[in-house]
Amino acid sequence: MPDLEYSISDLAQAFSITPRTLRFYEMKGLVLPKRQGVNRIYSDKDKVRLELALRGKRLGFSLEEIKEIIEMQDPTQPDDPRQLFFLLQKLHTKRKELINKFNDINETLNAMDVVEERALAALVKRQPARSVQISLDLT
Amino acid sequence: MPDLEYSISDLAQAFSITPRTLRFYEMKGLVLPKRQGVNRIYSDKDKVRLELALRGKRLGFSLEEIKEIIEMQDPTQPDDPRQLFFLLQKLHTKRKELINKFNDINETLNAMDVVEERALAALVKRQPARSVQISLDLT
DNA sequence: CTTTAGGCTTACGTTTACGTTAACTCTAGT
DNA sequence: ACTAGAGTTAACGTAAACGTAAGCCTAAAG
Repeated sequence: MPDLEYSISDLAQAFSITPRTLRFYEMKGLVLPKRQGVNRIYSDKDKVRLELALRGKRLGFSLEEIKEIIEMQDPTQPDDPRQLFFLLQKLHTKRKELINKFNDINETLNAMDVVEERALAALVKRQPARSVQISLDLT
Repeated sequence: MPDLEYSISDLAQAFSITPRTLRFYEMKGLVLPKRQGVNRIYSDKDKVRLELALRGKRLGFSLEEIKEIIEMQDPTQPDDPRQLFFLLQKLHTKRKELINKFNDINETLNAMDVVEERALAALVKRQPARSVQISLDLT
């Protein structure tokens, strides 16, 4: 599957973002396309980095934090023990951040369950239970 | 536990934010303190709304999205079936968003596991295994 | 051969989420 | 009477993450 190359608008369309965003992410070092003359050529590696970036965005990380996360994944890990220790430390702190977010999600979901139950109960008091079941669009 | 009241700096200190942030959140309708003369008085209800807001922030929601989430939790739910259906719909879409974030977290954690294994393997090749165990600060 | 489509750089504009004075007020303490 | 501390409004400033032209280049299509 590797060895594929993409234009800027290829990737933009594929991920529903704008070319401007890709150029901006390049400025920030999140993607590193090569050039064909003046035009940007994106590799599969860039595509992966972009996916990681967008995933990080959905989780509310800043582009700078995202860069850290991406570069951890990057197989350009030197064998220097110092660097490896540093990497392990960063992995650990990021993991904690992610677990915190995970807990936040759980608490929010639980709270929403309570709200939903109350809403359903209030509905059933006014409506025949059958119509409640039917008209909910749970995509 | 209810019936407690707080000054703006009380809450600010308690949650490690600035008074300015609380005033800003009030402008956005995230908290609704009453006034004692000109001074803001925060209730336990405001405190809860603030906790929800900060939780939402950690998950990367915008203040506007956070307001929606907060107002879902707010027990000012009218018994109007129309409103209740609307509430259930919003609960459903928010739940999906949260589950997406959840999946993003899982994928990131899995990827980080792989990175960690590789790093540890690279370390063990250079260092005696014992020192690896000891010097990692896993708080 | 001149449109048109896509890409480029440069640069100013915009939104969100606050930070940072500035200029007052009000109350409690010495 | 004075001052220190906490709070207020109003307003300008700022960092992040892009949006939005403007002006130029170039290859392919009519």
